[in-house]
Amino acid sequence: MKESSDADEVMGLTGDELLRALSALANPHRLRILAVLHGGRDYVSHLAREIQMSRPLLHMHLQRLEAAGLVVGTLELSDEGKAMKYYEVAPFLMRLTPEAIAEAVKTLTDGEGDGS
Amino acid sequence: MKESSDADEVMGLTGDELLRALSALANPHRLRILAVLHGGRDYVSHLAREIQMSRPLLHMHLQRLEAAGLVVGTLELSDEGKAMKYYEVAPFLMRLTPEAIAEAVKTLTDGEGDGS
DNA sequence: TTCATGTGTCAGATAATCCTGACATGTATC
DNA sequence: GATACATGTCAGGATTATCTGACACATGAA
Repeated sequence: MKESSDADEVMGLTGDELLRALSALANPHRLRILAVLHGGRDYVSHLAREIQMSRPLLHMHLQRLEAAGLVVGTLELSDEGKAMKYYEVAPFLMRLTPEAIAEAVKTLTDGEGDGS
Repeated sequence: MKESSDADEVMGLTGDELLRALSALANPHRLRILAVLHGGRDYVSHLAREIQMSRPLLHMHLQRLEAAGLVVGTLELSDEGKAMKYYEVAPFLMRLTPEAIAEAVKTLTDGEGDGS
């Protein structure tokens, strides 16, 4: 997501990265998840109970957010051997303007996104 | 979309409005449309040829953008009696941060958006 | 009238997203 | 072992979003 010292805008993000971030944000559940995590880190099972969402669904949304670089997940071991996956918001700043968008669009690929 | 003098962020937008704007932006075609229109206003048939998109499809995307307040359409009459619908980008500035999102989420409705 | 231009809309197919209910893995406790 | 809690994944259904190919209506010019 790129975190500069002062005022970064969308520059620094490729068109594809911008699109991925916007797609991740374009969902009420994911916005709520970000809002809750902004209040403090949490692990997925607890968070699922917190916001009354099925765990598999929450898992999917968190992956989408993490793929966009908006949250960061860390697998930790509790005092007991329990594996806990904690998520927290990744500090970000996106300054969306017509100019910034026009700039980012220059580096938008056709969609043949591979990656595997 | 709210256009203040200096630095407005997402505040001033309700959660629903923010979600609508993000959803409108979360599409490669619509980003491209914004980028092209940022270079100058245009009417839909011409724009459709420009970006090689079917007119009904472009029409739909433009409606989505207009509903989000990102573009403005004006129906004008050319010198001949032809009705031309010109679109232009509405100047906007969205400062997306975890804080701003958490703030906007407070005014997010459950989804029962009526309006008719 | 016919052709070329512009507008808008609609039904239906395709594609993507979202969501649920399993299932499998692991550890610690009763 | 059975229970409780954590993790991840998958198949399939339900719901949206996207897109195309018509259709409608206008105007001006040949």
